[in-house]
Amino acid sequence: MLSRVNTRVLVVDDEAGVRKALERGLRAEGMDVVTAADGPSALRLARTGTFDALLLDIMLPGLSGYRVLQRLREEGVRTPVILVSAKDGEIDQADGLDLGADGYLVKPFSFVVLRAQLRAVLRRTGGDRARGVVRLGGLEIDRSAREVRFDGATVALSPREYALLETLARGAGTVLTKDDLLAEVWGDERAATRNVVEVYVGYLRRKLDAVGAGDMVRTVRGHGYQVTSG
Amino acid sequence: MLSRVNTRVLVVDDEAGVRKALERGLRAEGMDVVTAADGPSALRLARTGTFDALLLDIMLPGLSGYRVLQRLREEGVRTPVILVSAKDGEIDQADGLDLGADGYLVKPFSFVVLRAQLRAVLRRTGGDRARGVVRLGGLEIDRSAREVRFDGATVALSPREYALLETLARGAGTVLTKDDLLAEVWGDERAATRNVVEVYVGYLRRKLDAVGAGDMVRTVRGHGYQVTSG
DNA sequence: GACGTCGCTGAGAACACGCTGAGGAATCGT
DNA sequence: ACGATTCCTCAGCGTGTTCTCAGCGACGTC
Repeated sequence: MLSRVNTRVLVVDDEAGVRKALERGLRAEGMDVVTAADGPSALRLARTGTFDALLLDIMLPGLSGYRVLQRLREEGVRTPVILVSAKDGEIDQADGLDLGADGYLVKPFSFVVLRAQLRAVLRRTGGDRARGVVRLGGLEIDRSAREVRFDGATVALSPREYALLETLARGAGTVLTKDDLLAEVWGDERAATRNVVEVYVGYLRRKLDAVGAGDMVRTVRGHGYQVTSG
Repeated sequence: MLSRVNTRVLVVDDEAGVRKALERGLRAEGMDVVTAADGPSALRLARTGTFDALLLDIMLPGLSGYRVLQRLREEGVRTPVILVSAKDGEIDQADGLDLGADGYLVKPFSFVVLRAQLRAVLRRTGGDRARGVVRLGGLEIDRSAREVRFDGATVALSPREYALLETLARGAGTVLTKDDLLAEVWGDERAATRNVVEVYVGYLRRKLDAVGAGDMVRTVRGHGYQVTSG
């Protein structure tokens, strides 16, 4: 159990201080944290569907937290969202929850409450690990239909191949070692050799190649594999 | 959506005035409301599992809201619960959410916020167990008449076959594993093997085939089954 | 340029998965 | 009581999938 794939949280706030504080706190809880400072970049990051939860401030430059949430839901992204508002406006609360938010916090909030809300939200979406759509470049992984498409063309994958691709895509951008992948995809049992990962990456590449996405899975020699949006 | 069964909400509060107000308000929303004034009776009512949501005050005579919630979860009752507290104690919120609450309100709260939380909670749990007709492509499932048609032709199904098809259709677009289906259609108590699902999918397909809908139930090897409109 | 390490791939054996026909037990309707 | 219906188990078959192995090429280092 070296570097497990942790819970991934996206923190969106325009104040750098708040971002830093939340990032540090959540990391201490053992979560992977990614931050964004404005609406558009929050939307861009969130729509990849690779997060387990979003912490979304309402007051944002570019695109309000409301709009970000609204857009995400429209696009079928069902990642749990906790809205954060600066002042206790009741109407705001109502609107936010109706838009599909899963929780609500009013500044200033204590870290204890934040952690509790996060846990509640994660418990609900449970081992399910969010049933939305993962998008990466032209690649689409529909987790509820268990279907993979690239530029519209569906790619038929075996269960193992699918699990591997999903795991790689969920860690989008980061390099996953073969041991990481063995633990995540093959389970904690030491039943399989490392070579099986290479074999299955090969299978994946061949099938992705057939639809023009051959170079999505990149080898990082000596370290592992990585999927990129290019 | 013909003969809809209303959403049933259990309201628990020791103050008669609060109970009355909430009852009137929620009824106006078209919900069925049952009230309880103390912990033990709340527990007795809630454990029947016939409610779509619980509105649970924390300060209660006999048994605190916490304990009621705790007991329910221990007993496997997963009805969504919104906790109501008299004062804004942070620790309370944290504890409550960790105990398995689905929402949290602080008195005094506006009805708008309450309604929003309720809706959010109901949306999540799919409290939308609408009766009526499910349509999928040429397929029609009349749930009140327990009748299935395809392009006008009725399909005679046994109870099990019907339950299976209905469950599959309700999850339209998503892949349901055999274990999902066993739990939903056969019930948790059953010690049925997974093969029975395969057998019944076979029965279904044969009957649907006879009216030209043979390819509606798709096998996703290694994952489960899925009904598609195509 | 030689060597060891690392990653890729084709072949093939073992296995798991899903489908089906047969049949037994229980229940229902007449 | 009788057949019809329903529910479920079982065993067998075909096929897809998983995984190991061995060989080979690519890469980096000295």
